[in-house]
Amino acid sequence: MEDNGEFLKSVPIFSELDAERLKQISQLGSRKFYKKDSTILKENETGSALFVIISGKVKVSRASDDGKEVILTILNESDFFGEMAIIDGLSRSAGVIANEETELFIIQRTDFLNLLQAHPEISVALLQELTRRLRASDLRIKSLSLRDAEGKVASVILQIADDIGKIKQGKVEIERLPFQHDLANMAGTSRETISRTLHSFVKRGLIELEGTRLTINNYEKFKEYYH
Amino acid sequence: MEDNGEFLKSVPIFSELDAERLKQISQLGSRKFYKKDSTILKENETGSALFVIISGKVKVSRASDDGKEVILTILNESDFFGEMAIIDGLSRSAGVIANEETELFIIQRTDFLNLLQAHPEISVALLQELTRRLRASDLRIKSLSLRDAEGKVASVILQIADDIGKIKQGKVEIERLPFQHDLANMAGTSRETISRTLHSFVKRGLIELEGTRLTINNYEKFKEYYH
DNA sequence: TCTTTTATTTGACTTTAATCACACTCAAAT
DNA sequence: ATTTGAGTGTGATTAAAGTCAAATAAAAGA
Repeated sequence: MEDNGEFLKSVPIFSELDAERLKQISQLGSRKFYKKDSTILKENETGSALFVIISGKVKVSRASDDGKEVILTILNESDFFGEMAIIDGLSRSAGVIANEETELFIIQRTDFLNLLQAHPEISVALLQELTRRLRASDLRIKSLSLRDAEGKVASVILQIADDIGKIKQGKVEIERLPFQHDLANMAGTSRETISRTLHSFVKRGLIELEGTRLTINNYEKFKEYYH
Repeated sequence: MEDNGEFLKSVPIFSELDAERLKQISQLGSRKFYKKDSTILKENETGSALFVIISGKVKVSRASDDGKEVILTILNESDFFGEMAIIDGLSRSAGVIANEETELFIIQRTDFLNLLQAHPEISVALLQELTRRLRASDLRIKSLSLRDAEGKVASVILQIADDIGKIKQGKVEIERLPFQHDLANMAGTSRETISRTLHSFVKRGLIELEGTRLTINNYEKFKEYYH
């Protein structure tokens, strides 16, 4: 494949760089495919690299001893992960699994650190991204602490809508809603509660559900109630 | 007061700089006192500056419409806050209140951004600190999602112990435990549950309580069980 | 296509922790 | 020294959501 690093352009931390630079970077790392459900990173593992999602989707989660898991986030095309271990050298605080067939661009720690040195604008963009994630975490902590099950489910729906929702005639559509099992692990509730709550939302006309597509009928209203 | 910027030395993001530099920085900002319970920053406010705690203690929290609050964190001497609004220019995602008489060092956005430019090592240290906070947030999200009330209380105790606990003959002492009301807002439970759970820990010999001092009898064991 | 597995729905029951109500303790203020 | 009020302790009740179980639906494999 003629690799001009085009795919890096849409990655926030690299977006400021010119085409020439992107091409160089793309030659600095490697590409790798992961099958659906395969493990990309294990929790507590050491070693570090930065991973950029070229295509596909991954699930970042932490497991507890008794087998339960929390999904910290689901990342999509152009998102990246692995930066924390690079920055602080500690072991991975979460596991990463391919949620579907996924292609990653992988750049090793030292190479990435060199990049940071050479291009301070990457540092700035990285600070912005970490800040964005911290704000999201704060919101999540608030939701988990203060809201009842219904509120938590709504928060998760809104978060997913912000990530991958598409606006269609005033409504917001989530094409492929994650499994209820995963929604439960994102909301911190049980799978059954997800089912019941979604149907209650449908009954109240707040959302529509057909197969794997969820539509928020009045996004602003929904947000107002539940964010 | 002859201000040599000595207090900045123990602030992680400035610790790499030499005495001369610190002195300069200290003259770049101003100092301000806040009385106990006074508001330092309001949620949703705009405007930005970086705040360093010279002495005292502040409570960073978010409130919901119905009057409940989550305490995101309690910050102590040498901690700083306000960096998120500086980095992304968005409004404050949390409110900050002085938990006791507190003295702050305040440096304005543009001055801080200039500093970042001039001293890339500050950027790196800032990345490290944000990473540290993200890891802490992840842990908290896990605790809130997966643990029962007892586990949440234990997590909060451990977090406080990590922040301000002192090791004394193998035990870990928290001199001034926050009010139960605040612990509840940190753990995402009710005040009564905090009371009951702490006493259950005492009964089981895991901790000791005398007035405002809490001692974890076997820190490693406690951590193993509950982290 | 038919079968098997995986995901969802729904009801009944159980458990957990929130809420309510009030007593108690201790320190500060008058 | 007494009053006041904030913080804490504890039982009784209630509400919310987890768990269990079984039926249905949908998707994937043979």
